[in-house]
Amino acid sequence: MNADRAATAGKPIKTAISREDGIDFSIIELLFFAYRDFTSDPDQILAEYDFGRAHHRILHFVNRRPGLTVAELLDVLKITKQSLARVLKQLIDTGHIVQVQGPRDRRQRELYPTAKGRALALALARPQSRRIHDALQGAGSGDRAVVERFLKAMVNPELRAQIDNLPGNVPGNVDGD
Amino acid sequence: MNADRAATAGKPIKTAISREDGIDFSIIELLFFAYRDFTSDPDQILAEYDFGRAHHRILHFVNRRPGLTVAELLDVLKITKQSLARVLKQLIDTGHIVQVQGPRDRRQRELYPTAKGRALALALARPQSRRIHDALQGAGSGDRAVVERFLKAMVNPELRAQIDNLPGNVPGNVDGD
DNA sequence: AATTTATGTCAATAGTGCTGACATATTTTT
DNA sequence: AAAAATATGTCAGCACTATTGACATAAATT
Repeated sequence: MNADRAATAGKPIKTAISREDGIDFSIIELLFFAYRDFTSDPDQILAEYDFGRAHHRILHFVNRRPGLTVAELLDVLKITKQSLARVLKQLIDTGHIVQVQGPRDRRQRELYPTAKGRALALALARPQSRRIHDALQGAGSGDRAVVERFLKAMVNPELRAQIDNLPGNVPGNVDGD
Repeated sequence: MNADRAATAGKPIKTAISREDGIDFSIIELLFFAYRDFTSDPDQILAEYDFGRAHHRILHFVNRRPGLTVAELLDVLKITKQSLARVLKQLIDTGHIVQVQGPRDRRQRELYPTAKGRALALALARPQSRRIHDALQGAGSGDRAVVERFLKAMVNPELRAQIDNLPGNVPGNVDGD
């Protein structure tokens, strides 16, 4: 029975995985830790409103692209309309976001932030921006561009155009041509 | 009633948030998009095993620090033991991880990957590493270090020591002193 | 008039996390 | 030796985010 269990379970490997197969564990781990702490700042504020990360993302993009339609929002977030529905409804009910009937196509619902929604979006972004600012303190002059270029290159190519459509983002070239 | 709704809801703001209050929206968004796509690669593989992201993280750190105890794993992941329990149990039941009674303290359970668990950890890391590699293609010689330094600086200071304890990570100094 | 599109909604399910409570074995303290 | 603390496990219930599938409505397009 002891032998049985050993046979099913397999023997323990005692050596650490490190750079076998040339795998870049340091950046993999750093992305995990960095992103976790990066999102922890707004999470604390959101908890006060009984909101979650999904509310943050919706609020963010509605503020970044006021008037975007439900379909456009779904496309940016890459979630289903059922996932969006509950969260968006809460944001509308609490007066953070308002819907306006599309002027051309009256089936569409354009989404706009209210003053309240704008204020919350800013409050959520502030600690994140501060963390980024602090992380870039003491970095060289070109380092910010290096980081931006790296992050953008990490995004699936077909989605990079979407990023350029956001205000204040210069359509920088990642491929280096 | 129409006026009522307007009063409750607030007026739509039509201007995009951009750099009010000096907020760094581009890097905030890039982190969101980059991390989402970065995690999508392993997610597809995990789905074949009916595993999720939690399995990946556990598997990853058990492979990176074979023999770590349950308490140490909880500390790295910053989750509760109840959250860990279900997922860890599945990984043990499927023969990816084995538990060994602690040699000094017999209350402890040292966690080790099996050959199966090692193989899966590598399979999951491979596409992520490739994505990172591709993103760094054409970057300058010092750019990799810049990215690493930035990501590490994004992590809460009290957790940076933990990162240095992982194999193959040189305890680089982020504060620049 | 028929079809497609944009949106909304109901129902069921999955994955991951949480808190609280309690149990067991083992080590440390008194 | 007895009491307290520690490491782990487990049960129960809950929350949030996401999914798929099905169906409904209004408006635009064919």
